[in-house]
Amino acid sequence: MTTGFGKGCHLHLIDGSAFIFRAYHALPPLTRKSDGLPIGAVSGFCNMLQRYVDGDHGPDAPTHLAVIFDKGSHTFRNDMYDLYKANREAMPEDLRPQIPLTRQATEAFNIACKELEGYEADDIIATLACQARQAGGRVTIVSSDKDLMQLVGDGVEMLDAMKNKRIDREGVFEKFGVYPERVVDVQALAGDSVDNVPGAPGIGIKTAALLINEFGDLETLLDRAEEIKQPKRRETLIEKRDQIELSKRLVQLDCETPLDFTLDDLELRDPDPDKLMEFLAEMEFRTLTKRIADKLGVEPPVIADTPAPAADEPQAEDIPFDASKYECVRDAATLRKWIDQAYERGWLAVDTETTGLNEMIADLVGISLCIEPGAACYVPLTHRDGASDDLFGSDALAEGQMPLDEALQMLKPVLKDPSILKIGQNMKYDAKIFARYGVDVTPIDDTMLMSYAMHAGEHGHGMDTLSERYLGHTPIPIKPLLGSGKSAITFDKVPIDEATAYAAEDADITLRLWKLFKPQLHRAQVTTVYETLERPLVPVLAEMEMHGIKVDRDVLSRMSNAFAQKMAGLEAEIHELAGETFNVGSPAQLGEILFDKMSLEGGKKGKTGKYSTGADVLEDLATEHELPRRVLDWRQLSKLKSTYTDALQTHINPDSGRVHTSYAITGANTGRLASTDPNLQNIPVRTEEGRRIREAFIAEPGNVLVSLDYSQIELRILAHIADIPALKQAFADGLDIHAMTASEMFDVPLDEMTPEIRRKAKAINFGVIYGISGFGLARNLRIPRAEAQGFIDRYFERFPGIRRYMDDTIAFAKEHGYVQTLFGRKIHTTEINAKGPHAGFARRAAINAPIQGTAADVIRRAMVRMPEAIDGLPAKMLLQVHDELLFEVAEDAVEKTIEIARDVMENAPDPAVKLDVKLTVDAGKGANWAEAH
DNA sequence: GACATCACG
DNA sequence: GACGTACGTGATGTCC
Repeated sequence: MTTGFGKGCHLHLIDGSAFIFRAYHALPPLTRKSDGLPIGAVSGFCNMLQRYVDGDHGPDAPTHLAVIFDKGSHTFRNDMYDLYKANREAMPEDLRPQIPLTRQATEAFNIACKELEGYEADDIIATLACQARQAGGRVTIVSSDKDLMQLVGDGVEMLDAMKNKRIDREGVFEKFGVYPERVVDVQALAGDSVDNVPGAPGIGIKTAALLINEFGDLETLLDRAEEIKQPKRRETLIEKRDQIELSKRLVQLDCETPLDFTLDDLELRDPDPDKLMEFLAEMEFRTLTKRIADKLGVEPPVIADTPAPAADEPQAEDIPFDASKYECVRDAATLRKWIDQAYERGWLAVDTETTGLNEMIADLVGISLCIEPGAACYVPLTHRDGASDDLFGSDALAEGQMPLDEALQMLKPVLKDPSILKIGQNMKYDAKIFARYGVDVTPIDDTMLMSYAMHAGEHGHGMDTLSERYLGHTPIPIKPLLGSGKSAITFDKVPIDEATAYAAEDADITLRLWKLFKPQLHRAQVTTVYETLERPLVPVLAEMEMHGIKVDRDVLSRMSNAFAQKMAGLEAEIHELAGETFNVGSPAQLGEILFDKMSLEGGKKGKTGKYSTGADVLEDLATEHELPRRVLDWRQLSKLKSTYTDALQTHINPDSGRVHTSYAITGANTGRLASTDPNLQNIPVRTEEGRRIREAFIAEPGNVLVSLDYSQIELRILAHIADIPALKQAFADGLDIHAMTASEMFDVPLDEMTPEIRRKAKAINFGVIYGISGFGLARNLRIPRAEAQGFIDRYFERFPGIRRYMDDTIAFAKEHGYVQTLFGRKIHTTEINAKGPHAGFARRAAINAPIQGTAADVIRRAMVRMPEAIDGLPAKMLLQVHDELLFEVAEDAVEKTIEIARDVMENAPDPAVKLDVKLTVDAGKGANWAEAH
């Protein structure tokens, strides 16, 4: 007979949710072999439980133990404040089914497993901790959740199991600046963005602690708020009193939750080997089952090594592709039949055929649909009659097509019906085409983006690649249908029967890919990435691209003329200096002139046997000779003219007078966008002459361009990911980060910093992001390699976290074949285990990818939220340049737009990721892009 | 179509 | 000890 919980007893309370989330994020996406059930978090959870129970806790060993879970999402706090935890992101879809399994796991280990409807786990923990304390026992709360810190003291401590660090009263004081009994007061003032506790605006933990320590407690502070000297603070406290008091009630844990068990029920129990083995075997945890069986001295059960059985539906590849089965839809009744099938299923694969690749110009020619593998059709709409070749007949509509308007009127309701999922491959293209005909397409799924979320870095995501790779089928090529070169025709000239075979197949392939990919997203644990970072970007980018940016043709045209004149002058001088005429634009001819004819030093032949005449080579030669300098100047002008001032003019849309770029969502492996036709992400800015091209990018009368860009976002992310305290502090203090690095590296006080020393530090900071090498840094800084290596060694010495980050990242990549961003984006590193020079590239790319990719994720999140945030304002988001967003805004709404857009950008990681470093955004405005930037 | 070059973050 | 090396893109012109 037990004597009951009391003195000498030690209750350990594990925060179940914390264990689950840590397990989920720490482990690769494991699935149960027999049926593909996601199981990674359960596996991690079991390992953590087992390690905890078996761990050596010394004098803190538990006599009583329980794992406490949350139950349901609605608690009594929601009744007080309906926005409580309202901005929490939905649970990842592959985690949801694992939650009940973690309860089962806890019970299988014979550990008490407790939860209570309407209460958070924290309240149960609070109640138990109070009871245990009153009974004279000790308590260890296994969690690092700061909301629980109010419970610490008088025999209650917290344990951060990850860091194996115990937190006592002093630990709480370190975190909050007050002792546990005043923690809720500080929290009430500071609020909590994660849980959406409002608090007092503008007051953080530091200020809150200061105030509480001055006045003793929250009530006194609020009663005597008039005495506060700072006017803003004083007013906030007086005006927001209700909100602050509500916040206190929200963070105050309930010590009197109605529990239907007692402390004695939590007494530590040995597991029942049979039950535990049964559970572990059912989960198919081979290693863990064996390890625990050994420990318990029992025979491990046999876990069958069966592959996943075939899905109940026939596999996509079981149904052969057969073009003769595709239907050509020529009348409303037939189209209706297909639409009805979409309503039966709830989905519809869609593909458009048009007269060209430019969505702003191309006209709709036909639409293909697919419902199930093999069941696809093509609706020809504006095919031209190629049969009669006379001058007038060739433009006539071909026979046997539905009127375009009629077909669109029938399809319009389906395409915008929220209950019908529209499936496409590169849906941004089709959505833009449809938008020009007044048809919205939503909601969507996109197989290209699904592939990107799962396989970035492994292969491309075009339909041909995906079809061959995942369906084992080579699609009908478009080339023979359209021809090439001068005799190429547009799709409207393709005979309808051939068009049907081609177009319907595309929809068929898309649907088959979707059926294959959809369940795989969960298994690869990229559902959240796909649903928050890829798919929602489609309408946002489509909108930006269709809106375009106004470009002043005359400005460009005048610059082109000026450049042509200058180039002609330079060309004459170059020929004069060379003693002969040659094509200055030919690196091969220039190389021969420089290194053979003039016999200059430093001629190095590349792998194609030609001299290298890159800017760095010419720059070196320019100190001694005139010709290379002239060539450099000529090249700069040539570049500006051909790529920018000439080419941009051809991209001005005659209807809109604006330039409409196209963003490739899957263009860069890291998550960055890529801009094409034209590329508006590389408009010159670094030289004065080039920057003037930005003067041609203008706003409509009455509007201005507004540019907002993240300041040093990659270095901030590096500071967070690699956990570099000095770097974090420097950002927190708002220091010049390169100067600070220089000061740290070269022992130069900040007030004695020279531009030259700072420049070196800047190069090193960037080098780190790029996966630094002594050689690369030496070349960049034009210093001896040994010296560069010395810098790097010193950098690692001063910031040891960097080395650790690099080593850990490479090790992770080698083990898993990919690296991840903070938001879960995976970037595959296929060459990481290769031999030879490939490996070096792969390693540097692996180091860079999480940093560049996280920054890309951040701005993607900002972009996705932006339209709603600026809704109602006379402001449009026009362009994205990696860390910059450019807006066109009515003059009188500039300040408001900046305020809102900056807020969205700076808080873009919330609530998914809490960065240790604040993100800051610089803003500019002006009549043109040169002024705004 | 490959290659070299150079524009951007 | 030698090998090659900063990360991520797109557009243009030359030359085969």
